[in-house]
Amino acid sequence: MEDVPMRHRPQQARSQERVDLILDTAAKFIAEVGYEAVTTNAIAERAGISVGSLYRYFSDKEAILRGLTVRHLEQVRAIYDQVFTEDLVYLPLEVVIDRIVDPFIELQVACPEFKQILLGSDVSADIAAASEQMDEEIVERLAGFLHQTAPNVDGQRARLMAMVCKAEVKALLSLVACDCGEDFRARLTAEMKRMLFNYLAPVFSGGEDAG
Amino acid sequence: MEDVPMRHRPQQARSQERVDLILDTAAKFIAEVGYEAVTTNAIAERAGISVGSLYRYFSDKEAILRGLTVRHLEQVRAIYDQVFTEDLVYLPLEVVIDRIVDPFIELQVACPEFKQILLGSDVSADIAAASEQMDEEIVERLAGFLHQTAPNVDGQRARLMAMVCKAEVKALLSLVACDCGEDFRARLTAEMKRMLFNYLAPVFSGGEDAG
DNA sequence: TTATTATATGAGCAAACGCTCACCTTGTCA
DNA sequence: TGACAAGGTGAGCGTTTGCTCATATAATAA
Repeated sequence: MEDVPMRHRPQQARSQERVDLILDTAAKFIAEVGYEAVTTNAIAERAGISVGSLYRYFSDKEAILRGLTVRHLEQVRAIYDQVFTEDLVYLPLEVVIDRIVDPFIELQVACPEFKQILLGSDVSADIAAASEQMDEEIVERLAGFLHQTAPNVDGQRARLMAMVCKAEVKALLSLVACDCGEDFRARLTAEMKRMLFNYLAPVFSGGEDAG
Repeated sequence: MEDVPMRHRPQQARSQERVDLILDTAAKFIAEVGYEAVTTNAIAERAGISVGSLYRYFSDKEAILRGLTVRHLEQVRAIYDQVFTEDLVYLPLEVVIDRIVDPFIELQVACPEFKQILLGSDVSADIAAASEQMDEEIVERLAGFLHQTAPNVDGQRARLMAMVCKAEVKALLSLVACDCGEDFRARLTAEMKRMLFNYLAPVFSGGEDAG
């Protein structure tokens, strides 16, 4: 996946504002009707600019999707770095689950459009690859954590368990980001965490009896 | 959702074959490149027929997608009816999980294209509604089962738990249907079932100590 | 101010796509 | 065998969409 989705690096102050305006407008629009159904003319109109202006910063329609994906993956990576710290292995399982799950729920609630953008619509190969690599990364980190805190679990099974946990959280994030109310979200989150806890607790030996 | 996606009811024997041929071709094609990227001309060409012939049986492009959805939802409903029988509450939890999960895995492995078709691409309102209604139905049935076998769980929490289980299985089905090998699929399935079991066991009172 | 570069505009082009329709072939039945 | 209906064909129409480019305006520097 390319790091530079723009064709012209903005050189004046208001240019970056335009880029952000285009991305924000496109994000909301795509979330409403889907990527394919959105036309570049419509994005420009809704953003209050001209198509020509849009194409100054984005080489083609897909570049907008790439820009959105880059922005989102940066947010996800920030969560990874914030969450997977060295002290994680010394914490009780409940706390570990909270630490990992909560930021992702926050992000999903703040940016519900990405559920539709990344999952829905037929996305080009390199965007899908970047997203999958991100998934692979969290599986690696989770598996490493599990292997450390559950010595009886070999590397292969740790990876398997990490994949299952990742899939579970990802699936529940979609539900949580739904139109549902605040308290429903809380209850759903609690159930999701209980499921994770009951799954991991039998093999978990970290927490209070360590460090 | 309409029950009759066809414009001309086939009146000769080979007509139904054509309808099936179109649907099969479209299913594979859509699974490869996505709904929007597939053109009706391309479907016809790949099926070895003419566009005109395609439009004899399908009023428009979306009617093909509707036809595919109807076919798939029929298969899913058949699983519901086969799985949710009255004796379910007398079986041990492990057996219940096997009985419910296995047929869905079989279906997903047999028809991996539906992962892409129903989840991917921007689908029209009534198709999405039909699919959601199917989901709602399994949540209802699961919640009913839980309320019966776990008397301490009130209706509201039973629904919540059903939603969580449904989401978990659905997420894992995508993984299971992947390009992965046979033994990997088996291990992944085992982990998924363990997760379900550990989640449900604490509230489950059915099985060997009943009926 | 003037010269130069960066940015903005939107009418309209080329290509693609969904779909039709006039014509042709095959099947059915008396 | 003839007459009618069912089924099949594909060139091409009407529309839409992604995108360009000639032109105009705003910022910058001398």
